Amino acid sequence: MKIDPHNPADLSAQIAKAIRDAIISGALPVDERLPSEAEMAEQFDVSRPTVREALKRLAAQSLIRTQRGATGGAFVNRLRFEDAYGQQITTSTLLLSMNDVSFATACEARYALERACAPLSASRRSADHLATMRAEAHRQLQPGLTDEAFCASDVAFHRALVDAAGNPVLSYQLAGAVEAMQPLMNMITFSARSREKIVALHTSIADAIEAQDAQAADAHLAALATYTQELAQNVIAERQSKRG
Amino acid sequence: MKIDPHNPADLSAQIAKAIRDAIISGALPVDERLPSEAEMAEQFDVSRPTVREALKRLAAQSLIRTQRGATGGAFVNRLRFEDAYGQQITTSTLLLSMNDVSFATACEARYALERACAPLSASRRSADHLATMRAEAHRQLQPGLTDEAFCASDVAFHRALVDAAGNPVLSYQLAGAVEAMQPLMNMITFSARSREKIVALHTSIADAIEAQDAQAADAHLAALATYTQELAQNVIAERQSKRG
DNA sequence: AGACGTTTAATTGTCTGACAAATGAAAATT
DNA sequence: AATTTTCATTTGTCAGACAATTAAACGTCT
Repeated sequence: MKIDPHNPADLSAQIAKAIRDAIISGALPVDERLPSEAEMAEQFDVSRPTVREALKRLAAQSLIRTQRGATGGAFVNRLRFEDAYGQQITTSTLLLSMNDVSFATACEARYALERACAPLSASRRSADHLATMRAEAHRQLQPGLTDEAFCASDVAFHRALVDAAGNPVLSYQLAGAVEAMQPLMNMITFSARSREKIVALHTSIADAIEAQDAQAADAHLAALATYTQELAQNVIAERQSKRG
Repeated sequence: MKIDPHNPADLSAQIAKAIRDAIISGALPVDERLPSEAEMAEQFDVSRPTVREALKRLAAQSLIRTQRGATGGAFVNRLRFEDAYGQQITTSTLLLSMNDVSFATACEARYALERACAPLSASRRSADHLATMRAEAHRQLQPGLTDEAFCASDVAFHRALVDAAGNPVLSYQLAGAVEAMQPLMNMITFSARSREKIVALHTSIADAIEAQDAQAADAHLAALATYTQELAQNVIAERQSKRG
């Protein structure tokens, strides 16, 4: 674990990289305690604040956790799926908002991935996931629901669909795609009729998953993808006509 | 942008969160310059090192970039897909290695997602992506190739397949799933015959993509998924018989 | 001897003040 | 007008200090 002593800038980044590489390579196993900040400062021949900046970088990625006290220190953190969800969602959301990704592109990605999950969800769905899907579909019919709450429920429905596949890797990868769509979906105003149609499709999807009918689930998801795209296009068309 | 002054611990985490929320909400647009470290220290009523630790946390997530000099400072960074790839791959790799994710689970996720891409890749593939796929398939036939190099080429082939879909959101989401599989694939020893079979499937996939035959591409991908699982199971079975 | 409070040492979290390095803008010079 | 020099601003780094936390070691009392 060495750093370049000739480049006196970005020392904390170099130190962070050295430690990160050691973690990725397995040289530092989970729950291993790193040397104390003072020791590392001596090892790398830098000051303690510089070491601390490096540690904070790693903490931001959940690669380490710190504990105060006599037996405290920095420990290699077991990165859990739940911890990674948040980062994944944050990153995905910012990627979409900062790169002018079109609704069509994001929507296409999301439904392509969800349709990949559907067959697995159909074969493995638990009562729990089905109940969540039903509950969210029911919530979406409540008349007083704001558009934002409707979107949030939509996300919850689709996450339950994804989670029903029982594959944590899939759930993790799709968390970003599904949740990052929410800000984009929030731009759409849902009429009572469009809500009805969406909920009908949601119900059909839940029915298909319950019946373990992968083909039907895929077909309804495809229909939902098409309808969502239509809604978005109408919104865009309306805005353009207002401008013109 | 406020922090809790009553909790004197984790100040840098609180400050980082406040700034991160401001970025996500759009209150701080891309390329906006944050106040200088000294100013923020005064604003949040903390010392400069504490502010710096907060900024390093954000820098680790590529949310800001810093620049020295008179007109320097910390700027909200436009998060690019290329920047996010690296983080996504690191996180995915660690998730798999630290959570004892089985080869079967990871493999299932990867091929499910790739099959979701295949129809889009078939309809949109460019000459460039096709050339990459062909080149990698060809490389995989070289006799002197180490198992590691074979796996690396495999990853390159599949990334080209995914990128051919022309959807950056999909490419980003799948980068993690595809690349994180590499350490797991590296545990497999590929015989000459198994390599031949894999390359044959790769070639079939490339042919199907070139012919814009989504159904054929899907079928060959499914076959590849099955065969990869078989290979892994053989390795596992061999190890268990050695133990027993 | 054992249970319970006390001290103590180690470690992270934070603060203060300082200097070096980079960098663009302003001022001075040619 | 062009070029060089100076300068102010800002980040990067360092040194030393103290507060807060924590578990282990130690003492004390029953």
